[in-house]
Amino acid sequence: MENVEKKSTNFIEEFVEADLASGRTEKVHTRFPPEPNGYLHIGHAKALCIDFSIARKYGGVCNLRFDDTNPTKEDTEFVNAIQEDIHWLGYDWANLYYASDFFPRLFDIACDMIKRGVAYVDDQSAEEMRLNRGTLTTPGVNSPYRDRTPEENLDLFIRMKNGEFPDGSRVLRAKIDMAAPNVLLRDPTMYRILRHHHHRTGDQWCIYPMYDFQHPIQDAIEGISHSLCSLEYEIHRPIYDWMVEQAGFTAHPPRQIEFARLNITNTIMSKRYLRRLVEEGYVAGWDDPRMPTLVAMRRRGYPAAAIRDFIDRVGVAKADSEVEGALLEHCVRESLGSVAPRAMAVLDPIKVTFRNWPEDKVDELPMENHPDHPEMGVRTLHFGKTAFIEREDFMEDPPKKFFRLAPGREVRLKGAYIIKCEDMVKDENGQVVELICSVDLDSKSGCEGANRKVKGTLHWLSDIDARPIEVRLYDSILLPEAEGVAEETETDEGEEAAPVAKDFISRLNPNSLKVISALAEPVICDAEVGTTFQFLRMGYFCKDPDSTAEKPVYNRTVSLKDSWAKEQKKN
RNA sequence: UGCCGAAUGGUGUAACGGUAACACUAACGACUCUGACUCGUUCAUUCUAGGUUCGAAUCCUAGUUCGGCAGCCA
Repeated sequence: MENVEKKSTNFIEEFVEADLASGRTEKVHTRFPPEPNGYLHIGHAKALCIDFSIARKYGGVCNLRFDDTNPTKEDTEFVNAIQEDIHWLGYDWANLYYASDFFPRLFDIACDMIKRGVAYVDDQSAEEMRLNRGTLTTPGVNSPYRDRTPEENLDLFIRMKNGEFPDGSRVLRAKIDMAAPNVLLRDPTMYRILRHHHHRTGDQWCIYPMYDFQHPIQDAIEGISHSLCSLEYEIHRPIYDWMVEQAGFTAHPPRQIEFARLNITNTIMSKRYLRRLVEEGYVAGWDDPRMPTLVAMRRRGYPAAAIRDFIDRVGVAKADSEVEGALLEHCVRESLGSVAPRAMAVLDPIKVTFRNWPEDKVDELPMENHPDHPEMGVRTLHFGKTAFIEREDFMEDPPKKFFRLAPGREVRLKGAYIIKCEDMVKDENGQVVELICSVDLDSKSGCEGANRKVKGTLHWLSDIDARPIEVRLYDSILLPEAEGVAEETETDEGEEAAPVAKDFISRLNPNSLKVISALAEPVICDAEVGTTFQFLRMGYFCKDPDSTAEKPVYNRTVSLKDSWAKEQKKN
């Protein structure tokens, strides 16, 4: 059998295959339906990848549709950003639609439903409606306006549309069942009166359709075969099916399938919370590299392929779950590992002087750009009388398994020579400020004498090549739950729970951003914005748009795995 | 106390009645001019209790636990 799928089919694909087999579905047609009221985050990426990949897998297509039915929250800024993010992730839509394009059609369908007696205009206030809806355990009661004639309803609805009534004074409701055990079925609202400038239709409309009416019907209009969404819409499915049927789309009705949304440890994806981080200045903006938004991840240097791979590995299921952030980091490292050129930067430099190196002698050393890809070529670095190494690569009094530099010990400087620490210079506080080393002149990389083994190899930079850069080191923006402030205290029954975001603010990691001055070699400084390097032994770093010619800025995309650091933590 | 869902290792998914697989994490070891990469090894009787069956993670029954639902948000 050719074309054997490596991954097993998930439960959504099983539905799709069954629908294809039964003839319910002729052609697979999905849609990604964001509301343009914020930036896309990694959670959206899951939905998006599923929508597009299912369509692709079964030879169908996927639409992008903006569910812009609530003008109070939406903006063109988000419409544009969302399109950019989707393209960046590597997807393209078959059709671009806006719910607002369909307002006239939706209105007509609502009128039809009124005429057929399955929708009515309700004059109750929001408060009255709430009261009459009943509770989770008690049935609701019918609205006094529920039995208006279709003629009266139609007249009222048209007048609603024409702006004869004030905001909130009336709604159009579906006539389903006020005693339904599923409270959402107790005559859901289809239209509300709302005077607010819409980013696309301007002030043309003063009534706007609700999700429960608009979404299923628009799916049907677009010819969507499978409407994939997250678990919280599960209880809406009866309404979904009801609407599709009442609107007369009975030939090949779309099927709504729900899956669990993505959760990642120490990562909050709620828009309310993200907006708070931005608006209250906890981060620099939606694209602050600490944010879980796609713009932020892009800026931080996460490759789109890594995100796609991550989503793929996370899988699809109906059970709520929380994925470890380590998996995302693994995907990022894996995708960067074979393609990112290597270069050297010293983040916390300490000066090294080579005692036996001739004052004016400068060696030109070829340095490989990638150990596994010789075709990526070499660049030249210089080796002279003084250099810098990482401060943490030297210890005056090293513990047992430390095989870096220490008094009397030898290490290799990557691509250069083996050096030995002979002495050190301290300041008045006893801090080591300079190391005096000797160079084994026969140990130059590639030479005969280079064959002897030393335990450690360090990255380094000669004072000739070292140039200043700014480096931004990121850590999780949220502390692990255990380290955060205690859970909210128990409140008496009936009290409102504290707003979600409040608790998360107390878990903010004060050290999520560390800005440091570092030294880097010229290729790093001269690279274009967006270029990613592996700073040898330090991690992957991506050049930030904040860079200037004088001051390159690099974001640490992700660190390298570090078994030495782990070793130390144990002690 | 209503309705709708979901429960498989530390984490996420798989196994579609035939004896628990893959990935991440972790631990240990090998290799290494990146303590990276790579390569080995190790880590679960599938929420509980009954039942059906030659055989159950899969089917049935009863529990338990967790999540969602009472916007004129999506």
